[in-house]
Amino acid sequence: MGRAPCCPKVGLHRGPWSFKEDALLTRYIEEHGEGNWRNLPKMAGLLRCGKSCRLRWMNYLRPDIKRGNITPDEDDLIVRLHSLLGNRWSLIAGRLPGRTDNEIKNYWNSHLCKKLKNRDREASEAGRTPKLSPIGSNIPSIKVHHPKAIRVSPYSVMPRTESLDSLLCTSLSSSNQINKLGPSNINIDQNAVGGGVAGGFPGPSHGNDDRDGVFVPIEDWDSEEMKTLEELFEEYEKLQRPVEAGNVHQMESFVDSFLLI
DNA sequence: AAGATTAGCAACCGCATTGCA
DNA sequence: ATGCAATGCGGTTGCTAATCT
Repeated sequence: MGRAPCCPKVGLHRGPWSFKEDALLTRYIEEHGEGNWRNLPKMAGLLRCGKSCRLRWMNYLRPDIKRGNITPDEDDLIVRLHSLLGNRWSLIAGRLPGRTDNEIKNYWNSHLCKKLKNRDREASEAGRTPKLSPIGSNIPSIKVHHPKAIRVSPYSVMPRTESLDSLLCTSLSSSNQINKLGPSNINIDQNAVGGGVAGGFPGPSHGNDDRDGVFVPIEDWDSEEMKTLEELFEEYEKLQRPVEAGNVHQMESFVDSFLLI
């Protein structure tokens, strides 16, 4: 016996959304807000599965969404975050305002993956080991890890710091989590996070696989790993500030840091 | 010009997690 | 404490357009 489907699919539309369906969904959500996805299609007059409505709204119709034209900076950040976080697309997307996990995942699979493979290949042909080591920082060459996908709360996986807070605000601003928690309530109990389901993080260098329920509590994180992540966010934050004359070189170094050393 | 192949991306699916009764 | 519905996530599929042969 398999799991029951999220809804009876009989008689429901599938495949690409029409302009009319988009309009119906947008209008309904503008009037009634997000949520109650299961009943939403019925209420909005849509012959779609609730899940499908949610996906459409989250990935394409939401007003705060940027689409296409991923900038070199965003591109760089995706590569760096991916090497630190693995395939945690929603976490990565949370650091890129206006971008969705689906877009980043697709972008990674179609562009970046290929780009990095080519780089690896070129490097091995040249007899060198590829490294992702930002110039001007002491970040060691980054280990790529591919943990099994797990659901993590963005506000519970990393210790709180000032720069992290600002990033959290960005990542939560478009979700209803911010409403539930309130920005001032986002606080992490360093002593408590280790025991909860999402309170730890499959450690990058600890044979990560959550199937045994083995999580590495944050307090057990390698301090270098923690520092690396923090430094990366700070570095990106700096780059997000208006590029002043003197900043141009910094920006170039950031980009250059992806070139093989 | 036509068929084959590849690239890009929207959408679907199954499972995990959360929240509530 | 438990069960269930709702929601969120990442992996995968499948369609379309672009490019190649």
